Amino acid sequence: MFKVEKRILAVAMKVRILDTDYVVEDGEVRLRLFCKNDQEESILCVDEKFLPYFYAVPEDDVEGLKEKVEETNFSKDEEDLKISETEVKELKDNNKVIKALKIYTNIPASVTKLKNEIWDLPETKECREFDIPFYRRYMIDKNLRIGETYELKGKKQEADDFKRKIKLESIKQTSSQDRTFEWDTLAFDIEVYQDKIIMVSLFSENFKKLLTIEDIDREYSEVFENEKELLKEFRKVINSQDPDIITGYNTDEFDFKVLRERFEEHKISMDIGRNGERMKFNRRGRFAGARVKGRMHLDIYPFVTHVLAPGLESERLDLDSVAEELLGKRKDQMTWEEMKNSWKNKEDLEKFADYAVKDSQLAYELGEEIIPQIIELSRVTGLIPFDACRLTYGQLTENFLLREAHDRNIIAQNRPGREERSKRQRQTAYEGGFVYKPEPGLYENIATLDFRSLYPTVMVSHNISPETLNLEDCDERYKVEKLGYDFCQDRKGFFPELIQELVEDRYEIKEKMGKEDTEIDYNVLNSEQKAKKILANSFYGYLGYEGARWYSRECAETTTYLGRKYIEETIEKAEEAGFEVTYGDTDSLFIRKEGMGQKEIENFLNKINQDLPDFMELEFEGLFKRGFFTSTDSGEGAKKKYALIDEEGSMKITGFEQVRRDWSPIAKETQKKVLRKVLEDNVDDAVEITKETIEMLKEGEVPVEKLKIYTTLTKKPEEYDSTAPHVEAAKKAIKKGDKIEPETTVEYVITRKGKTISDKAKLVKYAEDYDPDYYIEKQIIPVTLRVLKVFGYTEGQLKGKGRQSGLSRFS
DNA sequence: CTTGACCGGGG
DNA sequence: GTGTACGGTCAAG
Repeated sequence: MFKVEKRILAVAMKVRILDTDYVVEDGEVRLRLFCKNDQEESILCVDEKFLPYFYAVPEDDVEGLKEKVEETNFSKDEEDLKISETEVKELKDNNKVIKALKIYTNIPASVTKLKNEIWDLPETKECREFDIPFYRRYMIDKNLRIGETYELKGKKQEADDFKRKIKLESIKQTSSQDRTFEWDTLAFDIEVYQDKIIMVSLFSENFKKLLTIEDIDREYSEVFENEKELLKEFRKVINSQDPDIITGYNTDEFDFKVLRERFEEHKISMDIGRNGERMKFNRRGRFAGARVKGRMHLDIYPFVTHVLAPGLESERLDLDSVAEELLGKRKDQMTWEEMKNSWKNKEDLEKFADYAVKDSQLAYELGEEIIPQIIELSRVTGLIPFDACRLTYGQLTENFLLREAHDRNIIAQNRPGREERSKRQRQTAYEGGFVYKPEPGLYENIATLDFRSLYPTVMVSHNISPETLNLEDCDERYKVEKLGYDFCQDRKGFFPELIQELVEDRYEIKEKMGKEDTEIDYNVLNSEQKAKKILANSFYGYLGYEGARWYSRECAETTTYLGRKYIEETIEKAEEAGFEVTYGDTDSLFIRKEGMGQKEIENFLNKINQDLPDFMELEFEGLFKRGFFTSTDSGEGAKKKYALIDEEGSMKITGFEQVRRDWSPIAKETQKKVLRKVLEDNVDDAVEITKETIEMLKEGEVPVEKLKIYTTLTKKPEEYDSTAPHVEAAKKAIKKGDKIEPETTVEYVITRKGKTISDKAKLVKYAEDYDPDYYIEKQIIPVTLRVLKVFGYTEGQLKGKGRQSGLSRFS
């Protein structure tokens, strides 16, 4: 006989998590996991059993503290602070084992208050781990990660906020991990005119739409009566498309901010969360992240600035530049002026619409490249992707450390207060990397070598870690005489252990990548190895970062000291082997020799690597046909400013002005052309190009686009204390009746009229002429002379052929 | 040389 | 939100 139950309550399923948060209901905390099951259904899973806690470290007697805490009734502002439970724990603290009292309370908000009360007790030495956000605490303690699959058991609950809701009983990782699944991703972008939203473009794998309020002849465009109707449709699209990931470029600081304003203005609520919740901003210091519950809103821009920027060539981090570098694709070229005119005059709206759609498409494609990296970084650090894409290097590292510390039964250090931070900041800087000063000039046939992950490998090789430093009790020490520090070698330190694991994992992954043939696996693995590289490289910086819990100036100082030692020794050995060293910086050196070939370089590398500690390695980076090194004003070799060219003619330029936005295009272009000519061993042509450019400037033949310099005004022009060209240019435009709001990018030109540079600065549209002298003296001469003075050229020679100055008017 | 103001991305 | 967290450049002092 079958026994049929009316309702089956118990459920078990395989899920992946995509977002977590908590709510407080009836004075009790409920941790929520937003999941998807293997049927791609959204599930809300609620854990009512996990309690917030922190630690109190006793002055001496932990049992005494326990008794005191248990018998006291704590309260703050007439609010009872409940202690749910206490427990004595043995934990590793630095190189010791201590006893600490683990104190549980009922709701997260009580932790801060209770911590203050308990820290005030005479029996308490200090409190620890009281500032870890509750959802992160949960993820750490339960060892949960986004991007992995879990087996969960629980009971089905009826709920009006979520279709499938489960009261959690247990959750554990599934024995086999499936990492080939994809998240539904939707990119969007808004266009604004006079503070109102005129277009919203949305793009995903199988969806492409432009919501707008003008009739535009495009099949993907849909027209609405007004902004309010458009916004309602935006909300509808998000909810019907129901994406796991919402992405875009600078959506925290722009799109979602504007959207919130406009939704408020029309008194409609932006409920686009999976449980019907509204979009809310999570403030974190200087920035606010737009949080959409149950989905991952991943803004690409902060991740680019915090994590990817150091590895990018481009100095500018706008969508156009980043997409060009990472995807080889650019935005449609349309200026802000053109967009405004198009909308104002209702001309070429199709072009504007195409531009808008292309923007969200580009954000989507950039997301395809970057989001896997964010997800993997989230998986490795154990943070939710929402955090992983917004936190800085130091914070990412710290969250990784918190999790790894927890796994090793290590109690976390406290974050430094204001006082401590500024004290750390005031300490005199320690010496950084070694830079070998080049002899200015042009060189043929240069090989570049570098130490693979110099600082991480130095830390592993010498067991550099805060808890191995200057121990009283230690058998074998690595002594750094010069600095007066020693590092215990008896057992592996916390930091070296983590670095070694990450580096070795990376090798393994890279090996696997060579074997795997499905594209998805390759991409996941590639993202994972990138994430591990990012982390492994972050520890040195972290140890010297004043906001770090595990701050250790001594460790950071020793790491750079040993880095210098190794590079200097290598330079010496290169010279002994008959190479000429032309340049070196921190972890790299440039060497050359008459008739030098691949083989000879390899032999040298092998010799060096034999003498290096196990974990360290000097690698071949590239062979260049020529290299150019410039000089400082005093004629000595300049550090960190050089250009290389390879056999194929591709240039690698470091440190020169040509990448920076505050130089006019004409100056940047000319410098690049001059560098190329020099690297082609054609200094005469380089000089000729300079002279020609100067002539063109004098004759007024240079178009305004090549002369404009741009900067963004972040406040109203009159609110600035200091004078700066872009501010003055804006002020003049206001006098002419222009309305210039904060946040506008001003494009200005230096004109003839006026005394100072600021006097002369005018907005492009009001500039009737330009000051050839300024562009020659302050732009062209400095950037070209930076290169050509090495060959004995002077300012006078470059200005040469003194012809009469023309009118320099824009025709 | 040190200090303080300013900017970034988006339209 | 178990909050209140950047980093680099440039002109002025």
